[in-house]
Amino acid sequence: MSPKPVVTRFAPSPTGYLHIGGGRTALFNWLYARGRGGKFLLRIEDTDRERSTPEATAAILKGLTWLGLDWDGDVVSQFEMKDRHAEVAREMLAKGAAYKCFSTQEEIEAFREAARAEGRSTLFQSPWRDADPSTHPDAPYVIRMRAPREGETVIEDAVQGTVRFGNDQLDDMVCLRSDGTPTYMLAVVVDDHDMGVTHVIRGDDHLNNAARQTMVYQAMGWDIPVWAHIPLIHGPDGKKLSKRHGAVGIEEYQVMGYPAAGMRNYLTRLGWAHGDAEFFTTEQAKEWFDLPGIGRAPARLDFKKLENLCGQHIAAMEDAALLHEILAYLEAAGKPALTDLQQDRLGRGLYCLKDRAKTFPELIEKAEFALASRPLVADEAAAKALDTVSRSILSELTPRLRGATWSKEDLETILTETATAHGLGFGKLAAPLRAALAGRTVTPSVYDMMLVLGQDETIARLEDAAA
RNA sequence: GGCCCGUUCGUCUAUCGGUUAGGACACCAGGUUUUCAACCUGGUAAGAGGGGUUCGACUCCCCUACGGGCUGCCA
Repeated sequence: MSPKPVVTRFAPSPTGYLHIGGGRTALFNWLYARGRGGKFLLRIEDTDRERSTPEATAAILKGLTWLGLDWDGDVVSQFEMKDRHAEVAREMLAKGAAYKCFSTQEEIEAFREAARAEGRSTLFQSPWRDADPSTHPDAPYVIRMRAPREGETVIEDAVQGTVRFGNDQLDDMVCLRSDGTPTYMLAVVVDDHDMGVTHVIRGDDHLNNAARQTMVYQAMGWDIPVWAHIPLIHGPDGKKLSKRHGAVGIEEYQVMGYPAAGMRNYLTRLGWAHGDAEFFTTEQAKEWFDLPGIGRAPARLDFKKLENLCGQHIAAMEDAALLHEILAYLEAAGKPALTDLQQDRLGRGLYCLKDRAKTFPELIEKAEFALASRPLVADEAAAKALDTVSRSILSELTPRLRGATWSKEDLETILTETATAHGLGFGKLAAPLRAALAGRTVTPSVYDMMLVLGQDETIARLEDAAA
């Protein structure tokens, strides 16, 4: 048992939608905390006032909510903590762990130009690092970290292992901008410390940053959290995620009709493994999820596998929860709301629909029989099944159906006898029946449709088709 | 350029010095069938390349190649 309770956080910057990679990072943090009775916090990294928007924040919250990731406490705005950040910067100044740098952007740029030209390191070396305060001009300045120039900074990463950085590779990063606002490098450390974050699980694009941030922890004498830098997700082509493939906002996946449980399962499994476990519940994921199980290589998105898992989750869901999520999907996708009758029929029909669909649109397509109202308009393929001969068989069928008890056994008897009487295989009879009942060729079994529709509606539809 | 990370079937991965390198998705063939989905049986398919270390390397070390990241008063 760990002495400290686990506290993780997800800290997106509100400069765009929450894409699938961010969603997975959030999910990993959530699973880790929730599986250990810890806390999962949410902090919006909005210190970049130029690029941060409230719309992006709203989209992120919406995406997390859809994914089913709940956070503890209020959402923290990093920007609102700016006074605290400045306070820490001044404290570092007082300790000699930081210094005022009066170099202008132009001077820094010139330094880099020259360094590049001479083939030296372009890491900026401020002339103010060791300047006597009495020489300080009355001009804007930034506060820079006084980073050690010798030795190395070592980070122990739960995913990447021990990673060493020569301190000559790390520059004196800016902690406080000349306008007094904090930079990300300072703000993350201060906030993570203040919020009591024990485990930092984030994209490995931050691996290098961890070394810099370690210096701040050390300067302030704070405990360093457990680092876990996870590989990024790539598109199906192995390239960085782009708009073309998968980099859309995570809520787009709801619009595409993937159930959240399937999404969680897939995302958890992407880059993490628990032996041969492929299909599992969120409860199991919470129980099993750990840091050593995370892989070190970037993983590609595979929609086929996503669909496969989603299909399994749809089949495994309770009818009530499934119906609820389907209704939410319809709304998110901008489809018309269902009437009470449609909801009722869909709900009662789920038992025979949910094991034949991988996504909600697919399920809805197969649920046409339950959603449509008379008179049905058969689609092209279905219309072909309703030829003259077939229609006459249907009209011959209805009187028998009127006398049926409407048990599955009874219906089976009637239909197989009818088929046999005409020297037909059951399939030959099922096709026009299916067309009459659903107006489609892709549906649940004809028996199930009859059961869901009930005797009156079934007979009415058959009469419509036979007419 | 410098620094850092990565590389097992098409894809996600298991393996944590000794396995006929396993599973899942996808794919192919056959079976079943009331359309779809599913299901059953079988099959194709992998350790980037080169050096070491070792009785023995996918596993450890080095080099190369190829990907990726960082190198901002962005996060």
